[in-house]
Amino acid sequence: MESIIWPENLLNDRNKAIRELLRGREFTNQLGVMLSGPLPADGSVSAEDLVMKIMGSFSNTISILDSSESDEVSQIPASSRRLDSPCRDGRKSEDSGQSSKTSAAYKDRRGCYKRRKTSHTSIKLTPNLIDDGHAWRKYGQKVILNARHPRNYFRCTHKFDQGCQATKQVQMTENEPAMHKTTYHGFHTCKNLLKAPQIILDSTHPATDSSYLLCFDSDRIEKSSDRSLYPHLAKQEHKQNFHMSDYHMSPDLTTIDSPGPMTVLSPGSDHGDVISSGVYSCTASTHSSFGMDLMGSVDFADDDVFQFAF
DNA sequence: CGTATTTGACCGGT
DNA sequence: ACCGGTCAAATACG
Repeated sequence: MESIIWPENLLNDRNKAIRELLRGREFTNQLGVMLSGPLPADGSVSAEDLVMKIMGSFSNTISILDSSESDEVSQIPASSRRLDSPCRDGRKSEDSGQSSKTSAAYKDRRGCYKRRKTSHTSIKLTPNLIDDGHAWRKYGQKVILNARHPRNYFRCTHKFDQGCQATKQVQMTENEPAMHKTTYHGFHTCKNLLKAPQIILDSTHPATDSSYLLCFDSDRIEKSSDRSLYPHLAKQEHKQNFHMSDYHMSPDLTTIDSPGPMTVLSPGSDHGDVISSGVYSCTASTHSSFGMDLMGSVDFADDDVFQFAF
């Protein structure tokens, strides 16, 4: 008797589907950058919102297909799986004072959660904490090796009632002035946007002379199968590849009204082109009153930390 | 009293 | 074995 779980043709179809979705997501991303020019007259439904929804749909489908590959448990929705999982309780160590690491209750937790697979990520560096308009629930904090500040872990509040898979990590950077580095994983699929994103002003934070708020969209291309879709990425170290879009800035750090996308144009490149270190000309187009042209340089500093100097 | 945060243990990838 | 991401009981909060 055979034990074929994924017949070869099904596996091929699955890979084809993922490839197509990756293509579609990339095209949507490029469309989003292109749409940053003309904006809708009224604030009905912005093109960016639509693009973000489409991107979210693609990303979620990809991750669903991706995680079903070697994991049959994931076919059960995450929200319902938790409830009757054998690992949801039976773990207690501090009140009795005795170690229970060898008890059977611990072993039952094995395999009760999956680690996040590669999903869309974007990184923001901000001098202040940002209220991005979504409801987040903190679920962890870790001391990171060789980092002075701990990393904080957040998930969407509506992970369980709406199955929203968005998460973010927030960590203070080492360099001076200290910045809040926020890494977003995945897209929100919940429909509970509270308000427009805004900077949370910290009264203890001195009004800085430098004024910038950064957002880099980074699509990490790590699988070799994905690389064929991004031939221009294959030549470089993946950590140096960033799509720049969804780029917000505020001239004085006190307001950021209706942030819109900012397009980065490097000489001789198209919208959404992959950039690397160098000097780039930026054109900002936002809903707000300030539309500006900026010159800046992009430096890729130590792992994942990059700066944009004006 | 329901919801959010804290915090140490567990787990999986490397 | 180590490190970082996640879980969940205890605790804090409104």
